Amino acid sequence: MIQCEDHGLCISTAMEVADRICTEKRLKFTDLRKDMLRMIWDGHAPQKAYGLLSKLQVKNHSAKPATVYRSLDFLLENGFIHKVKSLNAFVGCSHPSKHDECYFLICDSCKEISECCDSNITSAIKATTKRNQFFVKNTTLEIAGHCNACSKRTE
Amino acid sequence: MIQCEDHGLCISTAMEVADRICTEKRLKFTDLRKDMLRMIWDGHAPQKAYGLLSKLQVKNHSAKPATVYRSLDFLLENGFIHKVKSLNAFVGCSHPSKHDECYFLICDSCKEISECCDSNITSAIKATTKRNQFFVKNTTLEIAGHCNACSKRTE
DNA sequence: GTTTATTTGTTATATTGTAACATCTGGTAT
DNA sequence: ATACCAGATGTTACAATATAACAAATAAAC
Ligand SMILES: [Zn+2]
Ligand SMILES: [Zn+2]
Ligand SMILES: [Zn+2]
Ligand SMILES: [Zn+2]
Repeated sequence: MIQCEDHGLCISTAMEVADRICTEKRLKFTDLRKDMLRMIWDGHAPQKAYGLLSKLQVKNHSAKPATVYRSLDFLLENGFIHKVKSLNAFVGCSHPSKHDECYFLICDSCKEISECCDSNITSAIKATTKRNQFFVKNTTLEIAGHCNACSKRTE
Repeated sequence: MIQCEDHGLCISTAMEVADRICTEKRLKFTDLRKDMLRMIWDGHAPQKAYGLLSKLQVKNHSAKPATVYRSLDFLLENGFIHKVKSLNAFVGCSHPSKHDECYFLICDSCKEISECCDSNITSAIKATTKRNQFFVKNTTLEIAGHCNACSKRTE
């Protein structure tokens, strides 16, 4: 699944956006948090917490689960990453501060995740919740299957 | 959130439907599996695996995590229950064999879950996945918030 | 009745996530 | 400057969720 032409650009953009938002919101974008965000942006596949811990421990021998989960909490709270609930894993957000919620396409084969935020889905969900008189706080939409590239590959 | 007028009826219907499907499909609806399904249908709130284990151990002193997870696997595979991924919990399916996927409304306050399967949402998702040339295997849609009853209560 | 497949029992362990308290660090007020 | 404070990180311990592997029991098929 070709997600990007130049993944170095994905990473640097994500880092810059996060840096800018942290400056604006007077948040501390510490080295640890930067390292975590960069590691999560290693690719477009979701990263697992204990995998991130292992990578982190290469640089930072004293890293512990709490180290990782606290950084993840920070990154989640500020919208720099998302938690993929069906995988218990974490993925970078392509456009933090643009919206709270993301819809995901998750390729079971190449593991890559892409966002598929779409206003038609949003309005269909809104209509349903309104009909049910339900007040939405948070929506999780995770669509698993095969991306185009992978489905061609297996044919 | 009033989900049902007579929850005894929810339970007995769910048990009968499961029983019928098992007969049709030549599946073994053992006592353990019946107990598990009944426990999951204790209410309309999701049940956690280790909570079910505790309840199970009252009757079956030798029950272990594997006991529970194997039964859950059976019930999931055959569509009698769903896993709520955002909660790591399990909820009974109101209409097994009608569809593979369910959309859920999850009240953070009273914890009750209702299904909100809706063809408009389905077609909006289908349009998006088609546009992305993505081949869907499984869709997770979990909408958290407050049900009407609970949101009135807190006003 | 013996074989076979499925289910359940049992033990052990892997994976994911938090709680609680100590220490450090960088900014604020006196 | 220095005492203070808040936020971040270190550290230890543990809770919660889930699976692997193999043995024993049970039910189905022959
Ligand atoms: Zn990229
Ligand atoms: Zn793929
Ligand atoms: Zn009911
Ligand atoms: Zn409610």
